[in-house]
Amino acid sequence: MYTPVDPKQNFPKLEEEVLAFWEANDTFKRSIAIREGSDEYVFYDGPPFATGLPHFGHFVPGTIKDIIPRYQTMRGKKVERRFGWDCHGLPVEYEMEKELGISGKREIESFGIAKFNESCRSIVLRYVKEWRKIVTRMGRWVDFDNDYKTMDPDYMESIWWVVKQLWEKGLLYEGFYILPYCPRCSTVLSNHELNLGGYQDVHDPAITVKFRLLDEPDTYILAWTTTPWTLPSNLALALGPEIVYVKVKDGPENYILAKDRLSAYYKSEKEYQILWEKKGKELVGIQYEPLFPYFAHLKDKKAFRTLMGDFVSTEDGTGIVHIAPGFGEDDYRILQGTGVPVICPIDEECKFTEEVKDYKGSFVKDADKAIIKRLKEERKVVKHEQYLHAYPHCWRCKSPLIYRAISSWFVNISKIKDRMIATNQEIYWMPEHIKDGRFGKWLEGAREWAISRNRYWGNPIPIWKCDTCGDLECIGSREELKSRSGVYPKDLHKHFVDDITWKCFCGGTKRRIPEVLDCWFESGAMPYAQNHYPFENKEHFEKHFPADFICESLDQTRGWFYTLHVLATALFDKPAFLHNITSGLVLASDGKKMSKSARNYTDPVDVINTYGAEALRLFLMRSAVVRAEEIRYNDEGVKETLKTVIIPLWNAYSFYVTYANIDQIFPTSGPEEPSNPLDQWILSELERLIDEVTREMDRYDLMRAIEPLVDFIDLLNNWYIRRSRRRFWRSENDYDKRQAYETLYWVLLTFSKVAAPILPFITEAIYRNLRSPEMPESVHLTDYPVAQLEKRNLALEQKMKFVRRAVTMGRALRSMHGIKVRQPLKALHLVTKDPEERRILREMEDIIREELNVKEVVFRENEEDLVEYKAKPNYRVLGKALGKDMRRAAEKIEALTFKEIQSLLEGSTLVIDIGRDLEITKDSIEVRRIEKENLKVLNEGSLTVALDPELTEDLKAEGIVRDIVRAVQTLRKDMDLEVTDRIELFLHTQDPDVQDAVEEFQEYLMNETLAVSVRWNKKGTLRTAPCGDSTCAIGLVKAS
RNA sequence: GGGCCUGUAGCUCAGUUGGUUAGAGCACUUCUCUGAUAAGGAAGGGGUCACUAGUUCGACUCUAGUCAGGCCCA
Repeated sequence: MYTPVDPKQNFPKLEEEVLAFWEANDTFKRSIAIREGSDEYVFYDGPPFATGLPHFGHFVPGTIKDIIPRYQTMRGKKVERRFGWDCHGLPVEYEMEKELGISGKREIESFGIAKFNESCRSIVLRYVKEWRKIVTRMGRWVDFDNDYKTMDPDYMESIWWVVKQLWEKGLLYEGFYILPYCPRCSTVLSNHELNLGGYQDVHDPAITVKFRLLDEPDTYILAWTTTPWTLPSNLALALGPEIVYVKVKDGPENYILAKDRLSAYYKSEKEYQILWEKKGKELVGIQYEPLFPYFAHLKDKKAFRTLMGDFVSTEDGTGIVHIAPGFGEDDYRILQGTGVPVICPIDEECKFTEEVKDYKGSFVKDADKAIIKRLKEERKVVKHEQYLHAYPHCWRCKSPLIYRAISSWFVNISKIKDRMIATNQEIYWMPEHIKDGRFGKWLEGAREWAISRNRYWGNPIPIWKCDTCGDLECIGSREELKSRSGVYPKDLHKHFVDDITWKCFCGGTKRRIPEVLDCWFESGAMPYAQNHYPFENKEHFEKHFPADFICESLDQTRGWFYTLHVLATALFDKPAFLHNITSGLVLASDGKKMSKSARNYTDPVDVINTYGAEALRLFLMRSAVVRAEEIRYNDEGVKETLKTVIIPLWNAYSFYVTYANIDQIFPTSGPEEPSNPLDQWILSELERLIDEVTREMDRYDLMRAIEPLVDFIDLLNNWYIRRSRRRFWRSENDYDKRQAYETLYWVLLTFSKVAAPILPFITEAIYRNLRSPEMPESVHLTDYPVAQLEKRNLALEQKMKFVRRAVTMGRALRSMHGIKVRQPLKALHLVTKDPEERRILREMEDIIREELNVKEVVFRENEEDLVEYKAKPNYRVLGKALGKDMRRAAEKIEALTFKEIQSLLEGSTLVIDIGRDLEITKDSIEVRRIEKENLKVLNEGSLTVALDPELTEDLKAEGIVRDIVRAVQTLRKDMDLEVTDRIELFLHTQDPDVQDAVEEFQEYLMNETLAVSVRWNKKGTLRTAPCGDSTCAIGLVKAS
């Protein structure tokens, strides 16, 4: 006996029950344990920050990360799944600053780095419990007990090892990075912070200054700047290679500037005389006199020359850009490799240093005035104006930011770029375009990776520098640190290791450089660090690298996917992962980003409690969001998924259990040799389903793997069960009935396995009820079904499709005639010229007859009196061969007469004139059949269907009784009778036709409604039912 | 400004080497079926396949450009 099924199942409740079962039986751990010794399928989980709660954006990759491992497990692989946490980084520091009410570098330092870091440590895992709860509630199986954290000392030590590997391979170097910097907070701002603060319009001085050419003392290059304070640091001038420049004579002096900019400096053409015109690229390497004396000695290092820069434009200024490499990204890059050094003569608070001695100690922006005054006195300024522009400000203190060179550590990407591009070719990407598109293009254009951060809560870069000779040493482990310093730190955070020093061979002291690592570096090193490689688990690591599969959303192409790839390529010359699914963004239903403040989406917990996690999962997985496209989330979609997929599946299952319990038939396998075509057909469809789902899952195409499941549920419900329904409760043929049960049992059991990775809850519930005791206790512990293609009957699948088409047309005809299906009709005429089609239809005659409620199906061959023919060329066949003649052939073919088409259909060949003779046959054309007017027939393709609408007295009477049956059944249901309950039936009507009809079909009526008696009386629960053209009062009493 | 993705019915989206009636679901109207169903079925309305140009006998599909949206980068 099966546990009875509630047809009004509450799915969130069902899910809770399944979760409780998994929990109680440790099903997840067992699913891994039972595969011990099998091939492993390696999965890496990308670590989220736990500073916020999971939301819809996490559910998409989260669900994919559940489905694929479940699937691989059922395919026989051992799939370990460890959750991980990203613990370091700015988000945590901000959170802490907010909480402590402090802000910025100086305040953190006066608060105390040790105290600050320990506070960060204490809040990082604040939401871990909630994460675990929600992730688990979503049905995801992942190991939280054995999770990795990037702040664990072991994890951090492996990172040191990774850094040391890069160091030894010569892939680490110290350089400069031009970054926005807040002079008041004395701190670098990240990109994110830059966006926080925003741009504000400010007035700045804009001056145009004269640079005197070395070889032509009367000629000056004009350059324009809004940061006069950077002029003392000028080391070059940049021109645009394609920009046209002119040398103009203006009084005793000559000036060089962009031709397009002349009008900004002269009101009239009479004020100057053009001496020559040249493109920028002809003006490379011109030497000029330094504006200020401070760095004049750099002339020996090729400073003070003109260069080409593609960033130069003629929108502002003179079309010539003053270059100070310490104060601008473009400036810095253009001088890289030229030998000109980077100078940045300002201190932590952006005050000039000793190097610019005249302005030493004054804040750079405050020095603008003095600098302009001096240049004016030296007659080096041609124009001085005010300039209004958008300028970035600090989000903390609102001060205008200064772009300046910051000493940073870099991974030398250009050295390994070619290998990164090569190893990317070994990765399978879903969707495919990411490989050579977004990710591939990003690799090609990859820039040097700055891995140092001037922060506190992070993994300290394990490099020690001598304060005397500058010698550098990279430390790769705690042991190594101990061997140098004698100290074995129990923790590797900044406040534990910064005080560790030792004596350099030169007599100086080795001290750690102050920076910590970019937290992306830490997550990218996760394959090694999660296992404390190479200090432990060497063998384990070697078997678990690279990963078979990872999945995250699109933004990670530049994030985790990238850093994993860089480090794996740098360390092992391999990709870090072999298959990747990239998911898209989840937007709110208004097409905008989901935002808490805009309240434009429902709390996920409410969605789960209303419709269930399964409906939510399925809704997401059926959409293109699993192919990196964005999705608009709305509750309606989840609701619809529940209504159209999950509930119908449940109903099929509930139907089976209800009747199997009544009949006490409990199969343990499918039918040996099914004889009913419906059984053969659905079993064939089942093999097809397994085949298709397996194929698409193996291609990592979830959307395409899910569609066959949805289609199958529809076929099962709306054809197999619908057409087999009576077989389950009609007792005449026990053999056929047994086979029906066996078939439906097998289909449901197998389906639960096929769909288990995708619908883990409902399939578990179905499987657990249907399984026999020797089967594993959970569907997730079973082996995935393997398609047995030899069991497929392709011809039968085709036939059934054809039959369903005939039925569809029959139904349409009924509504054309205005005759409802309950009214039996004499005959349906099926007309086709194709003898094979006629044979198929004849085989399935019973199904058609029952479905359309007709007494007879008549097969005919002659369609000519029902339809007209019209010919269209078969472009696919003729097009390639005919080319330009196609148009003329099309005209001729469309003009073919009825007779000509008919003879083609009968197999003859016809010659048409298209300027030459062209032989055409049946295959060269497509015949359209058009129903003749005034005839109630329908045609589709080769099949034409007509209905005999004549109603005899007998048919009418049967129709009346079926109306009564229908009304009784509805009433039974409304009275909540069991399907097996017997009734006493009472009828009352004045209409003699109804009375006669009931008399004639009384046995049928009693059989159908399980009535033990029919009496003419008014009694019991009453209802008036329309039947035929009149009505009948119906009364019911449950029989004792 | 650059790279990638997207643009098809009121809404959400399919559309597999280019082939002539562009599909589905939801929603809407009318009718209908049901002894599992919260369902199912039939008919109907609703489309310049973002736009422009090109390649081709033929373009939703290929190419180029434009416009709009998104993500990432600058």
